[in-house]
Amino acid sequence: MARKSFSVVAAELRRLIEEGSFQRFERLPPSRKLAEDMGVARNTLRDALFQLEKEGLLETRPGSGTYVTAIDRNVVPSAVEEATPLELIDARFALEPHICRLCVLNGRREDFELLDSLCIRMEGSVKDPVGFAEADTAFHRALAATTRNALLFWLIKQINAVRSLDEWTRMRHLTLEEQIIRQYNAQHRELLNALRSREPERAAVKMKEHLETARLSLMRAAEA
Amino acid sequence: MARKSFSVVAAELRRLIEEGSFQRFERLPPSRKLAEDMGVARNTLRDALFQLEKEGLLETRPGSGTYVTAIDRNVVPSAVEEATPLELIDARFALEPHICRLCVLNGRREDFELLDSLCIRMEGSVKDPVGFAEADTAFHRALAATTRNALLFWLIKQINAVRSLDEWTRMRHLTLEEQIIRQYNAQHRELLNALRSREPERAAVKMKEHLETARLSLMRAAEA
DNA sequence: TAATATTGGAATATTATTGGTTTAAAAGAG
DNA sequence: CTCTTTTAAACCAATAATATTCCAATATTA
Repeated sequence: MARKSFSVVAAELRRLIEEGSFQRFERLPPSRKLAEDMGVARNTLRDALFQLEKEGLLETRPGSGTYVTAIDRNVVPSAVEEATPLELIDARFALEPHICRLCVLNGRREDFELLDSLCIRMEGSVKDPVGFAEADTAFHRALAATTRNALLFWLIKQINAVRSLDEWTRMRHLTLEEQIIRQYNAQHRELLNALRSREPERAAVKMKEHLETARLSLMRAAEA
Repeated sequence: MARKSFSVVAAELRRLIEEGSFQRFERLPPSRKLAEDMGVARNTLRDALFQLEKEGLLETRPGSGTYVTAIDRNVVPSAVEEATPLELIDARFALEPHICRLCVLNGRREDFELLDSLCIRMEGSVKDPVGFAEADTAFHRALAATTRNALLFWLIKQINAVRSLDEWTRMRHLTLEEQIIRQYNAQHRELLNALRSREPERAAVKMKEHLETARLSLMRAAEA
């Protein structure tokens, strides 16, 4: 039988962890036993463990054992596509206020003019939830673009691609009464004003208020 | 003709690689076996491998094996691959402080114990920049996992996959003097303490201070 | 608290595997 | 027939995997 190289062993272990044979925080069998079980020398096993440690899946404590630190459902899209609306809004809470700060630093006049025109479009859609939602997405996208940070823009793009966004948007449409749209519009305006007057912290605060409103209306929709 | 010439073999191999039968960084079967599988002499196979090596698809390491170096199908998003170190740190500025707030909300005892053991590992690596950097990455990853938000965890994982991270890490190694490592360790401790005493805003502030330190040392490295 | 067992870490020498090279015979093309 | 290419086999050097041993950190127990 051909000998297993350490990368093969690493792949086997990765699969075991992903499939749930070992839970998070659980201690793996001692390296001697694990090596024997996998039909490989302890050295080779250790090389494999070391690689998984570098990947952040394991943590080994000398004298104690090796523990699972994170479970990485390796099917990349699943984490993103299966995100819940609440996970999504928490991610936006993390990203967007700081994006507003960066907009103040890097925004140019033409950026603000684009944001302005999107505000106008939203303000003309108080009775058209679908049209409003489209313009709203474009607005937040334009904010990310204004940072001039390709990585942040990509991250926002990924978030917008979340599958449950459809579901979420559907929920929003249910609750997007004229009154709420007006409230959103007022918040977008305040935000844009803060950006134009170059007040990073005020812009961040306005974004947080906006996201808090969105979260509330989402939770109200979830209850109904 | 009865026998396959080496260029025919090369074409077959090229097709196999482009079709994904062999992944990037994967080791091909040993030349003896591969030759047998393709019904060809090892010499002929070697000529084929040599041609593919000239094309930049393969890399062979004597005594070790032949590895796939590049695959034409461009799977990795360029925006992520080509992010600059400064874009990267701005993205972390956006994400990580809020991640700390969520850690306070969702962290459990075992999460904090894991973070604690990573701190200990970092504190034992003041004279080992490479080991420190690895533990540091694991620490920030564990923070993301503690939020229990799969989307945020995925975002952090993507950020850690940025190619320029390598370059950045190299830069860090240049500037990771013992003194700076000690400063980072103190900041990590303060952060963990804030998490444990359930103070979200203090934790976020500590993270911002930490990132600011990182940015400063990065810019100092860029100047030099 | 102290002794003991268990765990991971590390160094060593040995064995197996792998690619690299050479040589000569066989097969095909012109 | 002659020349080139492929095949086949043997051998070398580099590397990886193994087996063994001892050490250090930690956990357990008396």
